[in-house]
Amino acid sequence: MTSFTEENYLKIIYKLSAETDNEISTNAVAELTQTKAASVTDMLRKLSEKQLVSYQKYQGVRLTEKGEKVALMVIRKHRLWEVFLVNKLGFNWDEVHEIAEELEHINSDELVQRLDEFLGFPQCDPHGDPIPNRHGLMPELGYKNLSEITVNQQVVMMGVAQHSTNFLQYLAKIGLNLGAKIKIIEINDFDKSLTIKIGVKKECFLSNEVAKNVLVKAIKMD
Amino acid sequence: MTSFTEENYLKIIYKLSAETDNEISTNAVAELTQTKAASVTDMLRKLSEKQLVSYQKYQGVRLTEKGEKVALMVIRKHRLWEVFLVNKLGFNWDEVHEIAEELEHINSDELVQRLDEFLGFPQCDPHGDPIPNRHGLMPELGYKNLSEITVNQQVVMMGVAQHSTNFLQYLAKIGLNLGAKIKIIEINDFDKSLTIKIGVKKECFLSNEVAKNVLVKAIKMD
DNA sequence: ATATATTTTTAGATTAGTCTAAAATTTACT
DNA sequence: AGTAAATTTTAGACTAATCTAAAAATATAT
Repeated sequence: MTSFTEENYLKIIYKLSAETDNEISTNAVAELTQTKAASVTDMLRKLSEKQLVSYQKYQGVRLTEKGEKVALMVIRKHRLWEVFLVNKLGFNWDEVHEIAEELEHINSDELVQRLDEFLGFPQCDPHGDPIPNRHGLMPELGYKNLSEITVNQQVVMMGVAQHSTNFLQYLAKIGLNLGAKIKIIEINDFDKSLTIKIGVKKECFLSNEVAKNVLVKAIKMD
Repeated sequence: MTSFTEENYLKIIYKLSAETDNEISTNAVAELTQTKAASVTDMLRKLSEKQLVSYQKYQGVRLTEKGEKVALMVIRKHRLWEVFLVNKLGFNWDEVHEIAEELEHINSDELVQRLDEFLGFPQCDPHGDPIPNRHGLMPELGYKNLSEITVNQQVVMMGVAQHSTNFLQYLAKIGLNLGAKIKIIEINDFDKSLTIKIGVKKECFLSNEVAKNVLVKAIKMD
């Protein structure tokens, strides 16, 4: 059995691992868990004894297959609950993260399966993040960052790569909502900032920083 | 803020208080929390410092108004989640208690309100227990024990006063389901056991012990 | 009413998760 | 390669919740 706290460490190590092939540093984990490096060291030793991570002092940490499975199940629960909160209870997508952080630790395979079914087996959560299936398989959605799209291409907004309330509210303010049709009007060579058209109405300016965090899907031209 | 553990103690003290006007004993609490009396003593001192209970050593414990409010909110959440699990996810009523024990500690007033609304503001949970409203008011449903009903009266099964899986499965086996129409055919003077008719089909025999734990509502004769 | 039994509390220890401060190790820079 | 800087680990302590064993208080019974 894994505790609430252990699950949080595993989830965070998983997320850090997605960005690199190297071992994850103690400090990186400490930053995301909001604890001190000393506490992380203790926990890594414990997770290592439980075979959930492979860890050698001073050399960083990596999830074992077993640890990755646990992390994926926590992420699965988190994202399914987010879908529930938004689609069924009518929460806004920038309000659900905290609550899902609690719900993700509820222990019942049966519950997760039935919830998944109740929600219609969604492929992604309200932020566009893919939801691992019951076997821990993460669906490949093939979304791109808006910053990778070329001029004149038409795309649909599918999600975000950053979940801060700040960022989500900024998107809401400029009218960049999930499902919005976006056309790239111009790319500024100097700073890679964009002028885009949202739907039929607005033209609007986006920094590259923002564009990198917007996930889009190309519209099939037929 | 109250911890998971504190909330469980408050809930249990609340339940014990429903059966008596006297102070609740340390041992009674220990039995239901599945801990030792020594642990209960420690916790009671702590809850007392937080003004959630009034407690004097050797004299038992009682909830304060503040403590009762917390207990009622936990019970509210527990019962709402049970309704969700049964009505929305299709769980059987004897499968939901354990899961609701976890869900009841999720902290978000907004979540509870929206869940309540999503479920259509139910008055009672799948076992017929009343659900406190957002102000902590427990609706008076006026259900009676089947053991209090007189011969020839018609009643409808509304819930149970005992939640053990054993008991619930026994009811299922004899066909005594929520909403079943019951008519008392005969009451045995000696041991207060009953012969009843369930719906149109079955006649069946019930011990007084079982009858005391079946909640019913009289059918209005018009 | 006094001894006995029961209940409750205290004292001291344990576990999980955290902390600070100091020591050890690794990395980075001339 | 040698030293300074940064990172990581160790050592020792704290809190919440629990335990066991012993002491204290209350209840019971002749």
